[in-house]
Amino acid sequence: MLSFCGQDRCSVDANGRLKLSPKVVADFTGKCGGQVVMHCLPEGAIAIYPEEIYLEMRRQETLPAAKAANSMVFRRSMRRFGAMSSPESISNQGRVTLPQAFREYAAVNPGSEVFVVGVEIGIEIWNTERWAEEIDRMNEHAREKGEREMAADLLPGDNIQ
Amino acid sequence: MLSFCGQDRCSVDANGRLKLSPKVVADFTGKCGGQVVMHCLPEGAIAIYPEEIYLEMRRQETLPAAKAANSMVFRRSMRRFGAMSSPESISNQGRVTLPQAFREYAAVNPGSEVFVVGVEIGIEIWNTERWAEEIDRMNEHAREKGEREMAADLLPGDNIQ
DNA sequence: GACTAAAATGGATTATAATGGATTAATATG
DNA sequence: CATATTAATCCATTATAATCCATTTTAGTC
Repeated sequence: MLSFCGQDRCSVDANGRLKLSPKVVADFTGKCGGQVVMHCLPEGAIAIYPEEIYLEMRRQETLPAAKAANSMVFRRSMRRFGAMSSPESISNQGRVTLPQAFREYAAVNPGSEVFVVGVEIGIEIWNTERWAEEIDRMNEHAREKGEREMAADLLPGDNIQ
Repeated sequence: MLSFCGQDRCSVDANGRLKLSPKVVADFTGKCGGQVVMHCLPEGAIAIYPEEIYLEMRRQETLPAAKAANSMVFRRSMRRFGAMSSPESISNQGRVTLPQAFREYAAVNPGSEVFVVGVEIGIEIWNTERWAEEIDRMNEHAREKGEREMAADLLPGDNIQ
């Protein structure tokens, strides 16, 4: 069964909460019992991952205290992940509260329409305009990459087909 | 599960005290029973760590007396950590008093709004403007890094995906 | 060493925001 | 077209943060 796929358009309520579709809620409850981690991405969207997925992302850090004492780069990395992540849970009505600082960061205002996008390991919440731009960016990149691949295929050498 | 995450905006009272959110208080009481160490960072913010985390940061310094006798660099390091750190405790209403010298250093004035930021091993108290700048700095770095990664992905060679 | 003033501490109150449930509206399905 | 399902709104309740006030402690002065 495919998890965390597709796109939903839905609205953020007056209190900054989002009602997730039954499909998405089922994906989360199946994976982590509704315990999720919200995380602000540099792309300008809010990712929501099952807790175990997020822990896997952060498992690498050993002896964090000793490193933090001596390295500003390391402190900044801890600060980014700490400040930009927050554990949340999905309510029994399928709602999640988006922390205010995250909403501002992602331009997701109470009362506005957003896109809920599946990313296979979780979902992302996008401001509508930003999502349209992101689609363009993804497509432009894929097209450019394809063009280059075609050009390279014209050159002599060991070809794939 | 996840400790010391997210961002809170809150205000410093007339006496230079800060009320921490119940979540943060729970993180501290779980780790160290409310015994914390405040520490001024070169970044211009006040860090608050559980006592054991701070001890872990400083445990690496072996034979300090012998080193201090011969090294100005070492004396200065000891002096910095000594002068810029102070043990405090969280009251049963979840309040902490910020030492006056630390408040001045971090531009955290009585009556002002600050950001309480989770950094995974503890929290940091930021002056509002400085925090906005720090976010910009972190994002600018992440964005630049992402751009370079995207550019590299266009080049021929063994790609990740 | 005692008294006074200032500051710091702890607790209680009030105002604001967040939460959960229920109702209504909209959409999709048969 | 009727029904079922889902989304959105509204409202009551709870929880939280900020302010205020009383008490205690500390420092300074006589």
